Amino acid sequence: MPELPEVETVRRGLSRLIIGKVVERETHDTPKGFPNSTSDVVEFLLGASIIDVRRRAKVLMIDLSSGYSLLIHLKMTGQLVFVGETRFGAGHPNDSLVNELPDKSTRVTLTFTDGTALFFNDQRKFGWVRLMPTIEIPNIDFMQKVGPEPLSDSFTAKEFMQRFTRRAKTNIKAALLDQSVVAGVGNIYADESLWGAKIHPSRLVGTITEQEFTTLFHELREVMNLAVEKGGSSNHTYVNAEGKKGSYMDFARVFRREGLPCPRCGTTIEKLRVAGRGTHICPFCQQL
DNA sequence: CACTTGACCTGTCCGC
DNA sequence: TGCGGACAGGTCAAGT
Repeated sequence: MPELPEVETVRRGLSRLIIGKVVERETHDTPKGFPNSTSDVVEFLLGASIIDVRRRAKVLMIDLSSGYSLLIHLKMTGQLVFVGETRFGAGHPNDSLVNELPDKSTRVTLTFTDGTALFFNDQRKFGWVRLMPTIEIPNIDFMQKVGPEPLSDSFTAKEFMQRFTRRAKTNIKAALLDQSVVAGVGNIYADESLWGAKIHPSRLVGTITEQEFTTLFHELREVMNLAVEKGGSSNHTYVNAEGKKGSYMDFARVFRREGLPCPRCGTTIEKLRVAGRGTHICPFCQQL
């Protein structure tokens, strides 16, 4: 799925495209993707207008005038694509990137009163959308447990390091991917930031020095800031709210670059398995 | 509690 | 061209 930079890119796009729109209709395929009752949909979604689009970690929140919000997790292959009237215009520049929607991966469709629509597409069906009172969002398990936003101005290297003490006996990659340690890190930016800090992903947290944590903190923020600036990373499924791909992968240093030279020392990049995930390293820069 | 592994799904790619 | 297996940007619920 989209990691923090991709979800943030979607949030920014939606913020520009859907705030002020009024929901006219909602359809979904199975209850798994949208578990709310029809009566809740009628009462709190239909006829409500969108007043804000927020993000916490990898979760999007679309706030409605009814006092309810849509919480959305894209997981591995979720997309939120807005389709305006121009979408199907002949020769429209996005026509080649997003085909006519809905398609077979569409799980939820929101239609607005002006005829535009928002599609939640999700090839692997891991993602979800649910409706809940806005005021209750901070009380849900996830919000209680999730770690700090890594790009927040108030987040410090010291706090970053302290968050890991609980996970001293696992490897640094598993700990980075743990959303309760730090929010929003996923497979791409874990590999990219560990390469930046010259830390092998299998190193146990307890063996990482204060200096290494400080470097990792700065590398993680740098790589995520760059990714947000580039509109995120795209594999074949990720697109932003306008159906466009992000360009961070053009700047990736190790992720999916096995067999290519390390941009720092020229050693061939290797792919291994750490924390059950495909993991990319420079075997010279990142030693155990 | 912390840690690891398999499960959840569909689609694609790679080797035989 | 077909088929099996591995794998894909993420969590969860189980097990130890």
